[in-house]
Amino acid sequence: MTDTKQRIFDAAERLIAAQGYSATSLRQIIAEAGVNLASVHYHFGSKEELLDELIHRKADLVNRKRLELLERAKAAAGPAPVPLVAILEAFLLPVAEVATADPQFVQVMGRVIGEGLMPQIVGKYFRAVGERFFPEIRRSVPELTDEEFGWRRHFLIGAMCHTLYGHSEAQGDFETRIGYLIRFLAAGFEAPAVKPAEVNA
Amino acid sequence: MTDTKQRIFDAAERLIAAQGYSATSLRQIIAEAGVNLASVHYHFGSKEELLDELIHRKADLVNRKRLELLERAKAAAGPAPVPLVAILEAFLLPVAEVATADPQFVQVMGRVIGEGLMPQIVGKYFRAVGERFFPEIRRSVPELTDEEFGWRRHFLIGAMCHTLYGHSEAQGDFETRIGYLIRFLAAGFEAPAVKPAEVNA
DNA sequence: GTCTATACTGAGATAGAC
DNA sequence: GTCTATCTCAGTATAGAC
Repeated sequence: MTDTKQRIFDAAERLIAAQGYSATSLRQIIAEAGVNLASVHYHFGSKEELLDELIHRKADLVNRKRLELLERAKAAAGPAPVPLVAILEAFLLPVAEVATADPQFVQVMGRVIGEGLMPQIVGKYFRAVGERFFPEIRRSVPELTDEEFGWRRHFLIGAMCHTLYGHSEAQGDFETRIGYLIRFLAAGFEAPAVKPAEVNA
Repeated sequence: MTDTKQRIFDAAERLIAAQGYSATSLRQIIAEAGVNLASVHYHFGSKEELLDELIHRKADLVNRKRLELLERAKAAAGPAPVPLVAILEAFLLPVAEVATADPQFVQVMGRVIGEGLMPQIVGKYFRAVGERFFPEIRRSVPELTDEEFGWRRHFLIGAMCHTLYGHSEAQGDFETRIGYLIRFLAAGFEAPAVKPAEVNA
């Protein structure tokens, strides 16, 4: 990657993490990076594609770790359903790990999710991983209807985003926070169904 | 309220509900309302203050109902702690009620929360109600440390926002959805503490 | 291939005439 | 109260230097 592109990248990450995406103008970014305005469009095409690349790298890092942990948990479980807590750990611990190593990651993600720029970007970079994880969770709560399971999945995503990516005041240790979250979510998923699924004959 | 102001108000609500706040320009709003650009600034001061007024009314409606239900639940409980489910119902059912009667409410709120415009607005219109509710919830889970309780509160808010206000595809009946959410949250709050609080002598 | 200079359109905001 | 005209700054596009 050329020096100019890298400097745009770094400046954009720093500024978006600190101020948010909409609040950060390309002119701010190029001032901080010490490059020309048009070079952003030369290297990235548009402001949105710059953001896309930013998310892309971060997301890939987390997603690889997630799938790795999931495979390990599946191997350990054998034919039995993977324990719910193990699935949740595989999904959430990688986020804590990356967040601890690179705090800007959480901030950028938080900004972008928060600003509602995600319908497409989330789809592009996170849907595939979700489709690997949720069927596993589904196996461990077979007594739920599909409808109720779908909503519990929403609750998980909501709690996770708000907690990890939320522009929260108190930060604290990510590992601890994730530990609390996993306990909370596991209990929520294992709660008796409001409308239990019909048991098949 | 003057006719012009009301028309701006209505057009803004419709457009923001449908497209989001950032994606809706004042010029779109005035075109739909059939008024002059400067009249927006005359009546509201700025685009952001227009949004603020929009949220203000919606929020007040929900918050009044919330506090009413909470008082009723407290009266029914007497000196005993209010049952957790009753507190959650008092907090969440009013949202479903308003959402059913006026679907644009949920959409506008969803947009605004999603777009991260809320640090101030949430504080202005929702913090006070939160400070009435969370001490009640706290009483029903005394075995948690303050730290862990604080995070569970975050999980609740995250799940709620993502579920109610989330730009979700599947909508479905709000009452049902809230029922699922309450079950999930109650179980999460009542899960054993990761780090139990020291028991006082 | 890479970067600079500059121009274009549309955003929110504002001053002042009426 | 309302409207016109105008300001600043945003993202974007492109012509042309190197």
